[in-house]
Amino acid sequence: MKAVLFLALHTDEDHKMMVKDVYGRINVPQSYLAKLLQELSKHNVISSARGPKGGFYLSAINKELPLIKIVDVIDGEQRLRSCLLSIKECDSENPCALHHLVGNANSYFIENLENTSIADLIVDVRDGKTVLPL
Amino acid sequence: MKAVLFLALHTDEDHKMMVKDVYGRINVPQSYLAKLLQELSKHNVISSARGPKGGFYLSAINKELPLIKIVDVIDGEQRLRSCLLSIKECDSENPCALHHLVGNANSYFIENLENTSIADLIVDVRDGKTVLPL
DNA sequence: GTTAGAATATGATAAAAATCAGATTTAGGA
DNA sequence: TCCTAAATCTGATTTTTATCATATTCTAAC
Ligand code: FES
Ligand code: FES
Repeated sequence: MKAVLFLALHTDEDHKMMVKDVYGRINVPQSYLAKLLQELSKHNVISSARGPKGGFYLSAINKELPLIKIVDVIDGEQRLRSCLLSIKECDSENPCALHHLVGNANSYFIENLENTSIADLIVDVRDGKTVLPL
Repeated sequence: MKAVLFLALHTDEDHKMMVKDVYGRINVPQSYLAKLLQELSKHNVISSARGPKGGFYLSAINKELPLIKIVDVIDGEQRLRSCLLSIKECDSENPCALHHLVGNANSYFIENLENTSIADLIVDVRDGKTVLPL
């Protein structure tokens, strides 16, 4: 998340960044970040270019992607959507004992991840409404 | 959580259960469950008695404890309360870029954990309003 | 074309979390 | 009193996740 937001803020088709210019800014080891970015790139969540003048960047299309893509690629689609008590399906029809604790909080969060694009967040950061501690 | 709820449902001062009678029901390895229960017992979230006729159980007092105790003991107090982007303090004064995504969802969840007792959940299970898949 | 700079791929290592194993303490009952 | 059944304690092992290291492929520029 940090890396993608950082890239969203500082890169585009004409301004790429290498992992070695990013990892220090977000306090993540270089190799680990490389693997994460490669994974995101492979799934077309972010873009990359090899060779000199290459690097990672977010295309205009990338920036319009919903945030949920990032967590789905990195953590898997089940990470946020599974029942707290491991019931097969989490729905309000047959709620587990903990279901109401979360209430619509979790689905609210997921829906926000689905409906908010990377670009949306960057707008707020640029407007100073939110802060990116990088 | 599963184990505590299971114990809440099936034990009291006069009806204790041993880990070997619990672990199979909640699909958790015996030794791991033992360690978790011991930790909870050490912090007085659940009760235990050694020797023959002993076992783990939830006293009336235990059952009135808020659920947050369980997660604080097992996962640490920071697990649910830290900023998604690792800002020192997560508050709406200086929100990070992801803060509004969670909105009040997270605090809603935490407050529920703080205001709901183990006993409260058991009531719903007994009433058939929720299900404990055990 | 050749070179050098970048991501990519692959496997190894380290750290953290989960799991296992066994010795130790406590307590009930014969 | 002594035996046995349970939790407790301690440390080791396994599994997962994070991190490292290195070889490979692509590509822009000369
Ligand atoms: S059914 Fe368990 S969290 Fe929804
Ligand atoms: S400030 Fe980051 S989640 Fe609240």
